[in-house]
Amino acid sequence: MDSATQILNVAERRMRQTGYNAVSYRDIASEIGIKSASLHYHFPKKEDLGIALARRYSENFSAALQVISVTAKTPQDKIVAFADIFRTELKDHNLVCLCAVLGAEAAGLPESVNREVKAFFDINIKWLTAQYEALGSNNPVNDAKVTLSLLEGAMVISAVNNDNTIFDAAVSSILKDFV
Amino acid sequence: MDSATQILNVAERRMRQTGYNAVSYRDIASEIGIKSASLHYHFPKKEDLGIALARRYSENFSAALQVISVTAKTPQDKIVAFADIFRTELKDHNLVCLCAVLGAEAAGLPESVNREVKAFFDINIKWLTAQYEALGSNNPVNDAKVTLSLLEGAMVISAVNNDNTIFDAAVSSILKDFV
DNA sequence: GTTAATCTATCTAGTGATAGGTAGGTAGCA
DNA sequence: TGCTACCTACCTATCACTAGATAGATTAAC
Repeated sequence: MDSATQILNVAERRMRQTGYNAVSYRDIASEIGIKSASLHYHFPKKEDLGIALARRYSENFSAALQVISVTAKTPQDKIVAFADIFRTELKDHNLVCLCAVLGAEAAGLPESVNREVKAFFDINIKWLTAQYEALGSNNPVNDAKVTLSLLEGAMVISAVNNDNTIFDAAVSSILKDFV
Repeated sequence: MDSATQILNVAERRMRQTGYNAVSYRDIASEIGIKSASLHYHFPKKEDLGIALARRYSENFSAALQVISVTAKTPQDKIVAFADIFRTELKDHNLVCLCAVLGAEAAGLPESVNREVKAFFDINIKWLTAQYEALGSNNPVNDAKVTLSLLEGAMVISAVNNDNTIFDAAVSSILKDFV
């Protein structure tokens, strides 16, 4: 595998577990089996790595949303499929959304990284808004904000407690609103 | 003011902005006007500071919940008052719940700190469960988990975007369920 | 086809800054 | 006298980051 991709993979997993500041170039490099100086060849500054990480995460997410838009039929199905993206990684690897973690540290991160995090939330709120519009919601933007907040918060609390019933409760509450 | 209290105040504010790892003894000390070595007199290890911080936060929160239990009349009012605790600090100082921030970094924190964070979530879920029970909910525990997740997530997204309409959307959604 | 030049991805070695933490001393107060 | 709350001075480890070298692959020139 491409070195840059390996670096991004390791860095993403570690940041989603411990946050931006707890992740060091040395740790990433040693896990991959190269020297930390080599990381700087691919991502000169940590800020560059942070930007690349958040951007790739957004792009992958957008791609998944496009797939859902095609594969899932009803808006309800699409929203459930949306929640399932988070659910899978939470259940399988106890991983929280990268942007929830970076968002929690926002005031200590480079503004350039924060811009990418904001963009991620924007994309998701827009996509969810479209689904709630299709559902005939009175206030689709509000509903989108609520759904995203709920899932992001539930991931954090679930991960801390290693108890996915909190995330499941969040999903069940979203489903309930469809009835 | 008591030095230990000053330290806790500064550390709490900083950690709620930037996370555990971005906060240093030197920064806290220089803001207060003492030397970093003096911080170690009060909190020998950073872990001790983290524990004290999360514990104090929980205790203050519990005290506020007890006040609400007396002052607010209906369960609805109590849940709204609960949300208002978060809302005030978010609006006035763009501060996110300490335990949401620490929770996002959980895998990189001492287990002793994580225990306090878990305890905070437990306390809040229990208190909210009691309110939803009083409201005659079919699944009060689920409702409690949902409300807490929603508020915690909304705080993070609101703080990143410096846009409280996300938190307001969360509160409006909680109110809606009372109708 | 061979040679020369260039590019890629890594390395060793080291920088200055900062991290958490410690030892030992001291001024003021009970 | 002993305790509290601070100090100076320092330690070791680690941080992000840089300079300069090198091996190997690729490209261009003849």
